[in-house]
Amino acid sequence: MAEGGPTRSPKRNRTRLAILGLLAWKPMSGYDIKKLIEVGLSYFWHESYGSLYPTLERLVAEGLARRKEQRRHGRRTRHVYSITATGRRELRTWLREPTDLPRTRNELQLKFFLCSRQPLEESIRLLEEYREQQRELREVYADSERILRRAVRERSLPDELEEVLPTEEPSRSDTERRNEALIFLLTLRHGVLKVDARLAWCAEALRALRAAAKEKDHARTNR
Amino acid sequence: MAEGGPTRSPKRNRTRLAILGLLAWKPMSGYDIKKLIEVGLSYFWHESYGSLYPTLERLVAEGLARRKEQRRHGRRTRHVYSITATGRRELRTWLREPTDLPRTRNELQLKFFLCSRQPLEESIRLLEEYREQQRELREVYADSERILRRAVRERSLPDELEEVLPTEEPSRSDTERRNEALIFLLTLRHGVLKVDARLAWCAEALRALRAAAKEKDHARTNR
DNA sequence: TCAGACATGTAAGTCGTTACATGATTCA
DNA sequence: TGAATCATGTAACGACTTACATGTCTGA
Repeated sequence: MAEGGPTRSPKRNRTRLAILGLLAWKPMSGYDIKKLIEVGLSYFWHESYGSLYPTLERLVAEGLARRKEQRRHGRRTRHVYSITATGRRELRTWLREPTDLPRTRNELQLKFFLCSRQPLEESIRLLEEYREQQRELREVYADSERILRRAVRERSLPDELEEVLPTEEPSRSDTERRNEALIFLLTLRHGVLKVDARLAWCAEALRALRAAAKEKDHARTNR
Repeated sequence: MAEGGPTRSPKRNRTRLAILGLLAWKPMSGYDIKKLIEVGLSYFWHESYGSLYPTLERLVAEGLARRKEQRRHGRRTRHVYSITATGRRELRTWLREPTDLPRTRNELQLKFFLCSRQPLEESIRLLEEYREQQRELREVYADSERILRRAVRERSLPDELEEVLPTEEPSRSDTERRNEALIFLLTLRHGVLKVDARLAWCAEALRALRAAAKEKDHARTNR
């Protein structure tokens, strides 16, 4: 009846906050952000250009970011975005809000559950596929971990990260660089521990299913 | 130019396959499906009515499921859906297709990463919040695990599950019931191991951050 | 009598992906 | 010369959530 103003949607746009947060790290273009996420944050985050660019524009429209054109001789113009004071306030608010548990949907777990009334071999095949996938991932992570541990020791950042982090403050101290590397290492470690947990689960599940199969056989021969 | 037929979208509708798979377990109404997921599969799956009911209709339209009205004296009519032969074929195909890695977005990890240029206390607060959340979850899982382990030993299903699984085949054998309970237990175990991994990570990260803080203090006093 | 479970649905809107579109520069 | 990288964007569509709408039955 009465116009109660635009019904504010309670939906949180995670892309929006993620980008805002990265801009607080340092001013970047859409392209930079994409690269940074791919190289450094892929263990727990991803973005597509399709949401990246419109969201950057939206941040500007909301007054949370500012856009600067960076023209370079003979190169395509870069649009570099930086966070505003309002943006920082918004970000700080979000960081302090309680984070609700992510409601995951694990397709492989679903398949595993649904296989329970198919022949046992199907479940085992599925587990082996999962294990293989996770083992490969584990190896990739192991490489990154080695590199990052060295970086922490040497108070530097690995080249791959230095490249996507052309920071504007050249005077970072040793401690600062060490802490940056440490943060990257710790976020990676979260991924490593997760993958390890999945591998442990595969082993456990295979053991249990094989035991169940044996018992079934046993029951049949004793019939 | 030429009408190339409807451009088939390569997008996979996970709700669709999930529901189809559950109908292969046994015929159910939308309400039943919701309950089953909440009670038994919440560790890795969720659905909302908003997608559940339309998707059921869609499955019927596609010939993958069939709908039967179940009128009961003085009670609201239930719409019970069952899978068709075509549906089973479609399901089997999907089960055998390779499953691609889920691209997760972990909001808490993101916040943790973004905090790295805030005061250290902020990161520690975040970690403690995460740990608390996961500890609570861990306790809930521990309860379920106790119940399910007993069920496996006793070749039965816990009441909560028996209730949402009013199976139409009353003649399940001991082994079958045992295996059902085992599957529920194993899917839960995946959740348990995941939570444990997160808790281990929290401990590791807290240790590392505190050590870094101490070192920083040290550097300052020696300046 | 009143809360909570049973039971089914729709409307509106947001989120996010994919595919498309474009074009310069660099380096092998 | 041609592939890869740099660089920015849009259009269309599908998936999913939230809030709304409705009504009965059961048991404390």
